Formats: sequence, C-alpha cells, structure tokens
Amino acid sequence: MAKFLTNREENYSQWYNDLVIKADLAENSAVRGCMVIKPYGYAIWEKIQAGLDKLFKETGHVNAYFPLFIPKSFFSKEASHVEGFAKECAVVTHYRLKNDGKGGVIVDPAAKLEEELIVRPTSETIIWNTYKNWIHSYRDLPILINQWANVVRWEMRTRLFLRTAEFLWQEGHTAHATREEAIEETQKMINVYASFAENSMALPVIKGFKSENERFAGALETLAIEALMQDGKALQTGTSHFLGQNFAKAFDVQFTDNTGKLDYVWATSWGVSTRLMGALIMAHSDNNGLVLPPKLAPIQVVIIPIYKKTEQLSEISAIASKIKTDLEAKGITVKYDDRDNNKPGWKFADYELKGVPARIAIGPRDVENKTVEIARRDTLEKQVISVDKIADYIPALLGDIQKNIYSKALNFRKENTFHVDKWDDFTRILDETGGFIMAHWDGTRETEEKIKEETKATIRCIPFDAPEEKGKCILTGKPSNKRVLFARSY
RNA sequence: CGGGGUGUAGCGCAGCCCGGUUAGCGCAUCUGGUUUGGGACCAGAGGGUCGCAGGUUCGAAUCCUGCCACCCCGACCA
Repeated sequence: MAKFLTNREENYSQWYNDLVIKADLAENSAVRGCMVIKPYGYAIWEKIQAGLDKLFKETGHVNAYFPLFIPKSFFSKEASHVEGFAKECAVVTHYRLKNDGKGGVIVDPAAKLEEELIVRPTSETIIWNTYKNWIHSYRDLPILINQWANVVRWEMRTRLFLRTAEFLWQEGHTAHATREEAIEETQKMINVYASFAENSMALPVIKGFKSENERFAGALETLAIEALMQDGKALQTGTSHFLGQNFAKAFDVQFTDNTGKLDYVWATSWGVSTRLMGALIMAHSDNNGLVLPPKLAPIQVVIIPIYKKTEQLSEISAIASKIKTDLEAKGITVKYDDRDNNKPGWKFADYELKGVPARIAIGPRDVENKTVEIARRDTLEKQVISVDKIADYIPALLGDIQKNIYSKALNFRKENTFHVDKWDDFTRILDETGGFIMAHWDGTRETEEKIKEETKATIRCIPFDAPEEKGKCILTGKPSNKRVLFARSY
C-alpha cells in the first residue's frame, strides 16, 4: 500500500498538498473551501465529462442549462428538500456595491433584493419551476435533460476534491408519464455511472439502495454507487434519485394522459461531480504519485529522448515523431517531451507523478539497436522492444494497464470486505483495518443511527445483489433477511 | 461553533523561547560553463510591507494586546 496511506491517522488532505498539487491537479483557492483546478487536473475532468456525456447521449439525453440563482421561495415548496439544503446555502441579498468614501467599497443598502437569491446547491427547484411551462400533455414526455454546471454547498468543513464549497458536476433531471418509467430511468442511470466507473475509471463499485437516513432530500428512493478507497474508507461516487411526484406536486406540474386524465409528472435526478477525481486519486495512486487509467489519462504515452549531442537528438526526434504519428493514427494521445531544461531522470519522475500510463525512452543505444525502452506506470516494469513492434505493442499495453488497474482495485476491495456477525468483530475491523463490512441490520432508522453514533460507520448501501439470507441484526439481534454494506465514509 | 497549529522571497522552511550587525537556508528563476540511460554539478546574480494594526523599548521577525487568513481534529454533510 502507498506510503501516504500506511498510517491511517494521516488523512488524504496532507497527501493532496504534498503530492497531488505537485502533480498539477488542484490547489485551494483564496475563497473558503473552493479549489483552483489546474490545467492538468482539468484535462482529466474533461476526459470524465466526455466519457459520461457520450453515455448520456447514447441513453437518449440532451444537454441544457438553467440559472445559477434560485429565488428563495422555490426552496420552501418541497418540505424535505428545504430541510436538507437550508443549512448550507450561499445567499445573494444585494446587487450593487458603492464607494465608502475611504477608498474601499461597501454593499449598497439601497440595492437590497426584494427576494433573496440562493446560489444553487442543486437545481431540482428551478428546473421543475421551468418544466411546469413545458409539460401539458403526455406527448411532451419524457423530458430527458442533463446539465453540466457548478453548484455551491456551504459545508462546515471542506476537503479538496471530496467536499469543496463549490464543485463542478452534472445533474440529470427527467420527467416521465409513469411511475414505472421513472423508476426504470433511475436504475438505468445508476447503471450508466457504474459502467463508467468500472470501465473508464477502473474503479470497482457496489450498486445499491440508500437507507432512509442517507436518502437525498426530496427523494422516495436513492440509488448509489460506493467505492472503497485505499485507506479503508468508503466514497459515494454517484447517485440516482427516484423523486416520485414530490417536485411535480411542489411546482404543480400536471399533464393530461392518453385517456384524458390529469396527473402529476414522475421525476428522477442523478449526478456525479468532481469528487470522481478524488476517487480516481485515492483508489489508484502509489508512492510515486498518480496512477491514471489509460482511458482517462490526458497524456497516454510520453516519449522521452536521452541524448548527449544535438545530432543525437535529431536522430532520436526523427524516430520519436514517427512513433508519435503511428500511435496518434490509432487514437492514442502522445506527448514528445524534448525540452532541454530537464534531465531524463527528472522527466521520468515527473511523468510518474502525473500518472502517465506508458513511457517510451529513446537513447543512442536504442538508435543503434533499433529499439526503445517502454515503462508502464502501474507496475513500474520496464522492457526493451524493437521499434517496428511499437504500433501494435502500445495499444495492447494500454488495454492491459487499464485491466490491471481495475483488477488491483477489485482485489483490494475483496481483501477488505468482511462478512461480520459479531458486534466485537464489527468495531474491531473498523478500527484496525477499515474496509467494507457486510452485516445484518434490522432495517430501522434508530439502529442505523445508534451504530453511527458508536462507530462512525454508516450503511453505505443495501446492495442490489445481496443474496437473501436469514440472520440477526449486528446490533439488536432482531431478524434480518439480507446483509447490508457498512463502512466509515468520506 | 469548540480544540490544536501555522503565517518570514514563487514554493518549502530555519530564526522567535532568551529583543541587538546588512533577516538566513533548500528548491525554483536568470547568466556562463560542464553534463544528460532514474529527480546533475560548478561559479555568479536577482528576488522580502517577516499576515495586519497598535503598544513596550535606545532598538522588535523576536515581547504584549487586538484583529485577519489558512491548515488539522471534532460537530455538520452529496
């Protein structure tokens, strides 16, 4: 396990500062709890966006954009929604500053807003307020819209990537004529997230239902994917909510069905955020820095020349640019780093820190032998192969790295998933190793809260694929018919 | 909001306890040269409201008071 994780008392924030920031991903901003995402980090986000967007389109969704500001009154329309978000809202009260006569500025008291505006913490309210005007008949349904946006949640405590005050995300908001169709959409989208996590991020996830305690404010059912990080903590990496008719009723969105009957519209919403980048970092990194799955790496292959004289460099460059062209023809992103200001060793270390999956080094020895040295980031293994085999070798290597990173993470999860029947084991495992704990639960809110109080562990989800099994609740001993997933989480 | 910590060059830090030359070190930057198969070396150069405000003192980065910001832990939470 990575050095930065071996001491469980240490947390990831320190590592972010020491390592990730050097890898040019992000830094804290002057604004409380916000982050500056640097170009290299943003390039990873763009890959995530592109991958998800493709899946959304394939499942029939379109993109749109709604306002950043939400009138305060919208929030009071759905009772549990306001209760969930009221504590963490940024509020706009004025629209103008003025000179204070001392060289500074003050908020102009004359420019007070009639009704305060809330900076969106999520967009259900403003979107359903809009949908009201778009939906009259069953012919207007379904509406399958996604929005890429930033949202603000004024959390008491923030953590880089995992819980920032402002974060980037996508939120899908769909409207349907029937309950069944909405439920199907909710399930479809959690599957989209799971397949993206597993196929693109190389991150194994567990799909399941949230318990009542952990449910989204305003939802009838919340589905989630949960991943295990290398320090033994769980991270919720995506959610999909079945909202029933709650928002349609709150915003009075009714439609005429094909029998002429008036009914409220059924809704879903679903989202993932820049937290995915936190998941990527924490699931795969090692002591040398990031380990990016090839499918999300902004640079998939870096070519580094090793040379003494300029004549050597021009020879090497000729070979390198041929390799670059050949690989790019196969859709691979290649960077040839012939900068003269750093030595090869420095570059090796730097691209490892950045998580570039494969590195090709070409030196005089290689020129002579018509070979190159290839190093893979996931295992740090190096091997020398003949130049003319590269165009076939690299695509296969990238595929192999993608698979290997996934199976490494999956093995880690298997080794750190425990089936537990005794309370003593439950608390001991949480304290000693962390990880996922599959245990029986009596299904009550009270029991979950009590367990949280005593151990800080919560029910991450009730897995879809949990087999029927007679058992007794880990805390109360009351009967239970399946195990649920417990963990301490971010 | 409670507890702890930190603020000194672009970055990372020492100096503060015990006030006293011109505030130092590493990395980075710039110049010249030698180097280049795992984070090079030599010589030189530039770069500072010591977080802010006030106080004590002949003299404050150092002591005192107030304020601000950031980080960590907790409460809270997608």
